[in-house]
Amino acid sequence: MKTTVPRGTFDLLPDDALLWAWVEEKIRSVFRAYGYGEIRTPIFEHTELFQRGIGETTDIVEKEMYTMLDKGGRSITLRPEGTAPVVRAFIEHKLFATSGTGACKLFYLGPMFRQERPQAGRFRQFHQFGVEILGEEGPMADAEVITLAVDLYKELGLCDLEVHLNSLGCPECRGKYRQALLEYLSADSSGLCKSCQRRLERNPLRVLDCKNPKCQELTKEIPSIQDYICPECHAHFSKVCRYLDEVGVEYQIDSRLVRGFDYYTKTVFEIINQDLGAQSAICGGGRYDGLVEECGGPPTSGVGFASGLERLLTTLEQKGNLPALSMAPQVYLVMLNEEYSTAGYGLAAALRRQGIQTIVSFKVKSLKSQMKTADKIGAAYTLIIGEEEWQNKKVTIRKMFDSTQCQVEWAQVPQVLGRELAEERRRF
RNA sequence: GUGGGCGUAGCUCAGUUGGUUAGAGCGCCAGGUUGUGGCCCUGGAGGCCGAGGGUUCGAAUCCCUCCGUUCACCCCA
Repeated sequence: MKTTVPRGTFDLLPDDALLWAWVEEKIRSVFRAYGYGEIRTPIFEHTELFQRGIGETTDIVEKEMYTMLDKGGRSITLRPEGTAPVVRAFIEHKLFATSGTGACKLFYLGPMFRQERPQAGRFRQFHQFGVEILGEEGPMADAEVITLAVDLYKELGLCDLEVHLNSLGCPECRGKYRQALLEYLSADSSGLCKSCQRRLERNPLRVLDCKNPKCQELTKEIPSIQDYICPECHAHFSKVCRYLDEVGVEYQIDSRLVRGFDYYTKTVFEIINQDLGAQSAICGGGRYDGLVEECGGPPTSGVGFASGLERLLTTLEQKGNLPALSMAPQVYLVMLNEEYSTAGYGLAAALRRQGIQTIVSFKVKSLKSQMKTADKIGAAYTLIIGEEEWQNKKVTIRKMFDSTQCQVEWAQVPQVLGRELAEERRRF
């Protein structure tokens, strides 16, 4: 039997799980402060949802989905991204009909699945959190999700991330630009790299953000999308910029920024950490005004972003912004004879019920050995019950930090410890 | 799916032109006189050298295949 995790997945061991829980809590509290409600959708959906939503010709749908037939012969797929499921729930529960409450603002956080070759910052089961605003077409919504992302990273101590911003225009101007791009590139496509040759047919916009230096050189003088978007899209975009200026969110307009999903319209953006390696985007998003309708709902505009939790945590670690969290208990209870283990177990339970983190030594070993364990796990206090204590109905309380200790009546232990720990909290 | 790097103790890694019983540091366990952790000292446990095949008198070392892992491409968080 294989005793390893499947490729591209990993176990979160207790120390790391503490950090994950910490960052998840931060994320949730910032989202709630902005008025977004959490939504938890299933981890799998009907396959058609993603085929329709993300686009049949995208790489995700073509080759990266975990798709299987269930026992009823239905095709289901492990969700590769979060937006389509949120849109599905929005339609299913008719959240557009909750009149008088304004736009629907939702956030999610959880695992996503894509069958790709793993590399730095890329996994087969990975975690994303993100927000969606459904039912608001104005540019303030675009600005809000970008500001929200930036504020969230700031809250976590990340200030030097780059925001890249662009507009793809509405389907009309996008189509015109696509045509212009095709004409420009088809004139002399021989110098482009192999993958760009392919892109030219499937998704010409993608040629713009090819990393190959030769392609970059060849497309240097390429027409900018900014010159092709209609006055309405242009006005929308400049309003987004003005909102961001107003709240001091710095950004760079990157007319080469194109995103992979078919559903994006108008505003698109990415937030980059340059030190992350090849997968530098920790956040990506934009507007998707046609998606709800495409999925069978009423015409509803939408805008949102998704951010990768693994990449965020890597960034936080790089910048030294992770807190020092530990599983160290407040109390470690040591007993020197099996005889008092029942009573000792009761004492530990009493401490725990009082909210004092307590670990009991399961085995009776030498005092020295048990003290070593107490030290190793970082207990603040060690309680010792030995022959002498047992005879006198007392317990020794040893403070590990300064090696001071005292003996206390059995019944007094919870209060004494409670007082000590409260005092310590006050001091630090 | 394609290409490169790497697989030796729980972890990080040495291991010479192929040559006896494969090492170190850290960690772990037990001791250093009666019931006290950290520092120090002593001892101990722990390895199908990723797997399989081949070359050779002899392979951790050379060759092949597979597996795993990692980085990159494609694409994305």
